[in-house]
Amino acid sequence: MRTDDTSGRTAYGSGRVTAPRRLIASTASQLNRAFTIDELADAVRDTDPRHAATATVYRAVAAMEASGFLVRVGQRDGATLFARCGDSARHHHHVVCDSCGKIAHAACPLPEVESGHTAGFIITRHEVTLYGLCPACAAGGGSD
Amino acid sequence: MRTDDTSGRTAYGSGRVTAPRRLIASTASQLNRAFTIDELADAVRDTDPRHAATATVYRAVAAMEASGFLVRVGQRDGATLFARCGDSARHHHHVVCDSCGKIAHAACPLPEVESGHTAGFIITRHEVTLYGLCPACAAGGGSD
DNA sequence: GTGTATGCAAACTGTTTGCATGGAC
DNA sequence: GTCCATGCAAACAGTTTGCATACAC
Repeated sequence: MRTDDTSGRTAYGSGRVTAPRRLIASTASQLNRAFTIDELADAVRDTDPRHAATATVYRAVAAMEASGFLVRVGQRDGATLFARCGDSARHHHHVVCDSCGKIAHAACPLPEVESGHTAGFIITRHEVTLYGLCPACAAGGGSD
Repeated sequence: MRTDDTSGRTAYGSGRVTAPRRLIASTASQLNRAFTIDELADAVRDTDPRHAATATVYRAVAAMEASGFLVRVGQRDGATLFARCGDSARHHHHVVCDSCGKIAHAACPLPEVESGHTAGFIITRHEVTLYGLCPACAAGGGSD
């Protein structure tokens, strides 16, 4: 299936599409799992060592997050985990495989609490992240 | 009500109880809200400027988290938010007031997902944090 | 031609660690 | 007396920013 427009239009919205940005967006899509910025930068340099300084990747990721192309799905060792998520219209969360980084959608478990009340508090936002093992890693013993 | 043993025994479990640690635990309890380590360190130095170097506070907080005296309840500007939570026996989460930092318990909204399955994944752990406004801040317009 | 993205390096922030000293037990 | 906690400062990792140059539009 081909659900990602890696030309850059989808990834960066109204921002400019440059060679490094195209490569970064394409790499992020092809990773097909949750990744840290550092991992993404490594993968990009794997394709083209001349491109994508760390700062550029950070800025590109920020732009892609702003456009909804990427979402942050959790943390790992203090670093933010991002992932490509095509379904930005429907509110949901993500499950991250601790072993291979694969992600899946998870319905929001806060049907009534969402934008509602808890202990008298007015809830304005919430963060839900699930971690575990994907079917493949659960069956295979954890290796990728 | 006096629910906190600030002598240090409860806070540090089997660890040693020193003057700085006692002060740190006592201050953490008295804050009565979510705080970053930096805020806690400031509050401690407010009482005794000679005690509690940053590293000491970090180590004391780590010890108190290990003993269950403190729990991490979220993040703020990249820093970890901690809070005193006396109910470590029952699994639950917390609501943090974005305005004054006050916290309240929140029931875990993952009754079936918890230690269960989602999209074929085996869920091993989850993080849920709610942010909003406490009753006082919601009524008073947001000031503490 | 204008303005934004790049790349490099320095700066920043939250957090951790090494080491010699002091104090809890 | 032994071992852990302290304090200071340096080290560290992730992330952000300043600035001159290159390129998308």
